Parts: sequence; structure tokens; C-alpha cells
Amino acid sequence: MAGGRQREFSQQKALESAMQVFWKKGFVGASLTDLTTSMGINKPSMYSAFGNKEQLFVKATQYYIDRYASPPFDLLSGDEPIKQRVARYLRSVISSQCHSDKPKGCYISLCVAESEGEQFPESAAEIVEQANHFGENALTDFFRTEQSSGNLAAGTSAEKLGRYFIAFLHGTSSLARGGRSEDELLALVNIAVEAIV
Amino acid sequence: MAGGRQREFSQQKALESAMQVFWKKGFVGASLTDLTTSMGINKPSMYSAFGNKEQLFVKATQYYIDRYASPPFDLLSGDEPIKQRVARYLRSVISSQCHSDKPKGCYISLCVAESEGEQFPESAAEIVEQANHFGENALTDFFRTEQSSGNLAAGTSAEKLGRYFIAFLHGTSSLARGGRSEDELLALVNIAVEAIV
DNA sequence: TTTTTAATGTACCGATCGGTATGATTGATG
DNA sequence: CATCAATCATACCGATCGGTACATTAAAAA
Repeated sequence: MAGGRQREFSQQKALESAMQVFWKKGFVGASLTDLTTSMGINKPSMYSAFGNKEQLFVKATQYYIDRYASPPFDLLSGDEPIKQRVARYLRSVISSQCHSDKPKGCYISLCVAESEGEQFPESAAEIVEQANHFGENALTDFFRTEQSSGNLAAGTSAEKLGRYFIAFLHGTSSLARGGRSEDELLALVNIAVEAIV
Repeated sequence: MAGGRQREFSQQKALESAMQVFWKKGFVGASLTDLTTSMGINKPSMYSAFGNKEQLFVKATQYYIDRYASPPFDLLSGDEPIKQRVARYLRSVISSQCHSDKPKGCYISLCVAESEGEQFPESAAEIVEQANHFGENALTDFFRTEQSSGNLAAGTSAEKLGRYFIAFLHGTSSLARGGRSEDELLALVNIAVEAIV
């Protein structure tokens, strides 16, 4: 009961392409021509597969969260000293922000910058805010757990520490976007992790 | 030899209004209708006074640099201990990023995010890059001077420290844009200044 | 007062925006 | 093979984009 012509493109690959266009140009700056050209499909195909520009953006953002933003958190686990694990996590994120064959900086950080404009759809702002709080909560929970394990002094605030490192990574994202080299940013990790006491 | 009708609006006030629109919506997201409505003038008046959208943006950015970004650097001077002066500077910038009757975050930081898109004019990208390096150099020079005055250990790198605090402020800018409160961000200053040894 | 110069308001320009109607093409289903 | 549902390519929609032509208005210069 479900006949018809088969889709000639991979939805996942098209989503990856669209995500990179949004990553580079932002939601407003990415035109449908930019998007469909990069995706290698026509406008009707995009509309039939993803709905509209807003829904395409939401799906692309979710794809980024799953594929790029979430995996580094696994690097926080392990038997090494806490500073070493945090440094490993920070370096991984920074390297991702500086990757030469991707747009520079953090996709989510760029969305935050753009989310204040009225042209930015509400559903997009919601998922961006959700992604932002997810990252901060993940770090905060991590420090809370480490604190109860005795790896972090009881006097320090896990919330503050989580917020501090999220701020640090938003900062490196902006500097990466501005053209600073990966080495210049990786060198800051040693300074940042000294906040853990 | 210079007759003619007088301009009925203040160029400075119009520039301030335009700057706030760019600050909120970005270069691409701010339409001429948005801009001229906020400036309280018509399109021909804007074109005659500022040239075009690109030149208006460049002048608005320069206005932000002179009026908002530069003054806080003066807070680095004084007889107090270096950590205290740096903390004072950081708190001033963060307060500015969280001011309730202005767009949240740092105008320059938002421009950096947008500057990768092709719709962002080259002259605008140049002044943004220039502003970015100015801030980083100002901090680096500050730490170098403090180092030669003996207020900073000889082993630490002034460049790294300058870059670190610029990253920190870009980070708080992003968090402010994302809705974090001024108090939440000010609380991070105590952590950050401990990088000074 | 007359002349000249510039700013203003309106109405408009071609180009591009996000989004769609339509018909040809494809291929699984009966 | 014939049917039918879904995708494809093209061409187009109204709205908005940045930018301007033109006539009017105001004020300085003569």
C-alpha cells in the first residue's frame, strides 16, 4: 500500500550538509538556495523531506547535538585524576571547534548569538536553549558526582564550576571563529583546569 | 558656499539607535526598515548621512568600540593589587553585557559569530577583527607591563593570559545572551582571576 | 526677496527571499 | 504489464530585501 518513486538522496547526508551551511551562515544568513545546493537536492524535495526551513534547522540542530556536541562528555569518565579528564574533554571540544574542514566555532554558540533576532523561529530558540542547559547541567552534575566521590573540595560550588567551563568553551568558540589557531586555544586549557581545587 | 536645509536629526543619536538594532539582530538580520524605524528617519536620509547599510554598520561598530568597549580598559590602572584591578575590569564588562536596557552580550562577539557568512561585508569583517585584536593586545600589553613591574610572575605568559581573559569575556557574553543573570556571571570572576599568579 | 543647496517624504526599482502549483518521471504494487 | 503513489525538475507566487528617482520643503547664501 506504499508504492511510488524512491527518494534519490540520503536524508542523513542531506541533513549533515544543511547543518554545515547553518553552522557557517546562521539561520537567517542561510538561504534556501544555499541549503538545497549544498544538499544536492531541489526545493520541493527539501520541503517534502523536512517540512520547511524552520523544521530543517531544528532537525539540523538536533543532529549537531547528537553527532558533535554530546560525544565529548564521555571523555569525562575514567580513572585518571579529575583535572586530567576535564582537560581531555576541553581539548576535544576545542579541537572540534578548530577542525579545518568544518565551520569554525561551536554551532550552538553561534545559534545563541543569533537567537535574539525576531527572524529566529521560536522552535529553534527552544532547542538551542535546551542544548545549552543540557551542556551546563551535564558539567554541573559531573562536578557534583566528583565532589561526592571526594575528588573535589567540599567548599567549591559545582554549579559555578560547570558554568565556568561552559563559559570557557563558548569563549574558545568565539576565538576559533575569529581565526585563532588550535594550538593557541589548546594552550589555555592548562590555565582553565586550575580552577578545579 | 554651504547652504541648504538643515538635518533634522542627530547623527550621533541615529548611530546609537542603529548600533542597538545591529547589536540585537546582527548585520543580516537587521533590515533597512528595522534600522530607519529605530533611527526615526527615512531611507533617503539614512543613505545621505551614512552612505549605505554596510557603511552604517561600520560606523555603528566603531561607535560601539569607542563608546562601550574601550572605556572599561581604564579600570585596569590604579594602585590596587593586580587581581583586584582585573576583577574590577571583568565585572564592568560583564555588567555591560547584562545591562537590561541594551541587547545582551558583547556586540563584537556577536559580529565575530556572523562574520563567517558571505553576506557579511569585508569592511565590516575588517573592523571587527581589528576590534578583536585591539582588545586582546590591550590585555596582553597590560600583563606585560605588570610583569615588568613585578606584579606578575616572570614565568607566566602575558599573551596566554590576555587571550585567556578575552576568551572568558566572550564566554560570559554568550552566556549573557543565553539568558544567564548578571549575578551568575559576576560569580565567575573570582574563579577567573585566580589564573593570575 | 530671490537664488541656491541640501534634507525630507513618497513611491518605486530589480533582485532575492521562503514557499508552492504543476506535470513529467520513477518504481513498487496489484 | 498496468496502476498508482511518491519524488523529481521547472517555473512561478507574493512579500521583502537593499537601494533610488523625484518632487517638495526648509534654510543658508546672495
